[in-house]
Amino acid sequence: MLTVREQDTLEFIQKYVTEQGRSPLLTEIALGLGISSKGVIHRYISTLVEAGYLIRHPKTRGIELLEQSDEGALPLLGRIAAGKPIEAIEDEQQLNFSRLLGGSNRYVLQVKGHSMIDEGIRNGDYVVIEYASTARSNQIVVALIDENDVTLKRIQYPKKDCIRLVPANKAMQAKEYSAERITIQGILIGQVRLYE
Amino acid sequence: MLTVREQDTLEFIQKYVTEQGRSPLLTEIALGLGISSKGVIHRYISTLVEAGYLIRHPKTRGIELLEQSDEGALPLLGRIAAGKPIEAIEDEQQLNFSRLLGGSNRYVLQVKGHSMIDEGIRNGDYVVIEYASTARSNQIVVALIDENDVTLKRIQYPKKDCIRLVPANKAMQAKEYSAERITIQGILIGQVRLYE
DNA sequence: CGCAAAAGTTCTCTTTATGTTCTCATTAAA
DNA sequence: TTTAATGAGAACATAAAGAGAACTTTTGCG
Repeated sequence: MLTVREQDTLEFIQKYVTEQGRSPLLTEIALGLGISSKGVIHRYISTLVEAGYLIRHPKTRGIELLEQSDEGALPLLGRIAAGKPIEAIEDEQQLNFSRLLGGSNRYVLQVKGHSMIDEGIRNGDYVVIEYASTARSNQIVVALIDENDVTLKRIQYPKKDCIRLVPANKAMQAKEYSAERITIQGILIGQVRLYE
Repeated sequence: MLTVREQDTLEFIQKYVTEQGRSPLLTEIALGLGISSKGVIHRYISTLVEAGYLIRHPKTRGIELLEQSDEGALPLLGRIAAGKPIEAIEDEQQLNFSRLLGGSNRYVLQVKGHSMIDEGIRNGDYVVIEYASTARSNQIVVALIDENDVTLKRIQYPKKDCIRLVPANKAMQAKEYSAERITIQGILIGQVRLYE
């Protein structure tokens, strides 16, 4: 539990960092709080470090804030359905799409064509793929056929050593391949469409 | 973590490069920062190289600026189509969905129901909405009907003082309203689906 | 090519600013 | 009275900033 002045110190640092883009000097904090001694500020900061709010590097302006600002998050206001008022979501959630979709083992492809139309994946949409070499049945995968063609399809295993790739378009047919002809290159994690 | 003068140095280089199209001499940087010693600048640059902001080539004007890695960005590897190899995209782009979709005047709704199914917006999808009170014809909007019901529909203006709201579901009918019954609450900016 | 000027690199030295560690004083509350 | 919170300030250690000399590498030119 922080004392009043410790909280003041923390708040001053947070404000300073967001406004200035770097951490304050001890004397700047002291000035901001109306204190004349930087030794006092040093004591408060030591407490804040122990309490896990800060990390201190042995340098000038070496204070590091330990809270992850949720950059790029959007409020999730509720659910919308045809003909009904927006159904508010209890405690207003924040959604951060970079955090939901990102990851070092993921990449993006842009979809061309309409083979996944019944899955709600349209021409021009972006799909987020995670590198993987195996997939469970009914997952949507990036599949390499005969080391040659690449396609985005739903995968199924109808029988041993057989892989069925199912397009999500009623106008197209599912095809079956012997397992060795197919290499899975990734699994569909998400889909994003930009309007306008 | 950079010191004040290291940051000054980096900013000077960035500005110089964008304005002049080539990197500055050490003495030019020194002059720009009001320093008389190029050795000092060399020391700052060495720090910036170690910190990953620059690369230095052993040449005159041999400073190269590095793009700062975009937290949450994903590489856009190419386009994928049924039955064709992945079509690589020229200079590997980075997509940052938070940046593309985010904004202080935006919020997220989760879609319930199937009224936008033909638009590729499915039950459970998230839609990103930007606050707006007017919309152009054929944009998809969040519309408040009679100060009561809220819905996500494509908007059209078939004649004066008349608004038509078109669901993207063949099983549903478009409806027309007198303009004063409809309040636009936002415009569809993007749509996101998470798999699994 | 070969040379000289210009530019980059590597040092050491100095000064000042900043952070760290103390002790001591004051106040309010238990 | 004892304790915790707060603050002042001295003394010292270290980081940051800068000057400038000496040296090596690039660069441009005849």
